[in-house]
Amino acid sequence: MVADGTRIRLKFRLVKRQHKEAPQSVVRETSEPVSELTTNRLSVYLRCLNLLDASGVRTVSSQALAEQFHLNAAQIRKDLAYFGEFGVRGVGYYVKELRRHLRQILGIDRGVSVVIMGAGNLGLALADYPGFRDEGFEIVAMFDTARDKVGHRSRAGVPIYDGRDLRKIVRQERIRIAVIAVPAAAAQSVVNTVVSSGIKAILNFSPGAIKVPDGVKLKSMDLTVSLESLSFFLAQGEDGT
Amino acid sequence: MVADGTRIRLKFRLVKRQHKEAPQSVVRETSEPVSELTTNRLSVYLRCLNLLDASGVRTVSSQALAEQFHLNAAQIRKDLAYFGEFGVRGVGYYVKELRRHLRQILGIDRGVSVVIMGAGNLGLALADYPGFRDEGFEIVAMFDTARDKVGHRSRAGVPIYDGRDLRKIVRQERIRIAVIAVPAAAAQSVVNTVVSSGIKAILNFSPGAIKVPDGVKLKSMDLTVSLESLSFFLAQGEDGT
DNA sequence: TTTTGTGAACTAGTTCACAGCT
DNA sequence: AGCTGTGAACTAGTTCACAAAA
Repeated sequence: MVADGTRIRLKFRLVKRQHKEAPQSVVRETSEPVSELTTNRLSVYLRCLNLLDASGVRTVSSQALAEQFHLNAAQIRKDLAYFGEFGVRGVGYYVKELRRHLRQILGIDRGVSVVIMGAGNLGLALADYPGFRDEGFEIVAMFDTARDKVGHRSRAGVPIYDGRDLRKIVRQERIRIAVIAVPAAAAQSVVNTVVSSGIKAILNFSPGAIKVPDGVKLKSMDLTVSLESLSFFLAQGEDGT
Repeated sequence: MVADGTRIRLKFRLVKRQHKEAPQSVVRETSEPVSELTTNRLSVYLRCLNLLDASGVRTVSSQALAEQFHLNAAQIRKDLAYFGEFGVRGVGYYVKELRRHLRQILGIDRGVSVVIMGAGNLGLALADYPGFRDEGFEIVAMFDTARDKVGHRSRAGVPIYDGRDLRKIVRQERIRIAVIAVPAAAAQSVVNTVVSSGIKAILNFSPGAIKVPDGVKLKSMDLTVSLESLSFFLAQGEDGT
């Protein structure tokens, strides 16, 4: 299940950065492969920078960042260097500037519209999860098939529509990402509907194998796999290691 | 954040398996490192076997398993071979038997008791998530500090206790795993409490860097990181790739 | 001097390919 | 003949270590 392994070839179209005396940092032309491990870390770095920015820190070296958040300094530098020369030798990185760059690279600088499929416990919880809106995601709508749910809203006000309205809303609201929070049995068919509505990125919370066509990115968070992984750890520790 | 990289050295204490004429498969003595990628896959294999078993399939080859669920046959064999010689050459694996072995390896063959910290939207949703109980996990209790929540139950009946009762319940109910579903700001301090109550495995849903002492396994599911990773994928596809 | 950006070295993880068992 | 278990080959990912920039 989930063989994934998607790789992205980057088209560097980063804007030329202006230094004081405008020595203009290199604009990359090369296509480079970026692994998902790297993009996940970019997201982590962004969270670190948010924290630093909030506490008034202006510049930070890869070393300092690594120590404070338990990362590896060389890896931070390498990850960032894929996307441009954001640092200043002898100084480090300007927090605000790097933060801005990361938001742009991650594509969240202009807001991303999201829908949630399934207005059950999990769907409703995700709809009102405050962390999303904070980072530039907007949960625009939820979809369900249950009559008694359609027409209502989540506590925070996310409206619940009939699944048949998906296509329309996706087009109207320029939805970019769908979150799958339906029972396992319905998951594949809901994913199919989502894909056919034109959505290209899916965050899946249902367990098991989901297939998507090429060009569609599926990311699965399998809660059972996670718990079982922890259970394995405990089972190993048990007999006197 | 989350430098993780925990590795487990296995103590093989697998029972000798009985063949027809009892040629007794090798009992491993070697300590081998097993990565989390491997344990995650074991969990995936288990789910596949559940499906096969439910549809009455008796034996399956690594090849067949790989094709049906989009995995790699050699990897399945290698993953399983870490833990013993479960296959029969010329035949494949006996579904029920392998399923039983995997459940034992993952430590879920006798049920695992779990608590959830935080009875907010997410905590309540996780408490009633049906996938957990199906696989041998029991959500025994939730903990919260809000007066109006303590004393109540989730819809499915999981009781909500005051955070101060954690230690007592962990001991009484032999809790093995804690799930963290509290706001980001409270996460580290709740994790500290959980650790001091003797829990050794934690599934964390709050964003950001959480520290745990050695010997405690922390697994984080960062929802924002996942969405941002999808957003990155979209941002790359955008400009004419 | 400090710190980046990066080739080179290393480590981890995956896949191949085949000897050997049933 | 069919399929496992596994060393060897390969690929991906991380960390080191240092030249070059500020």
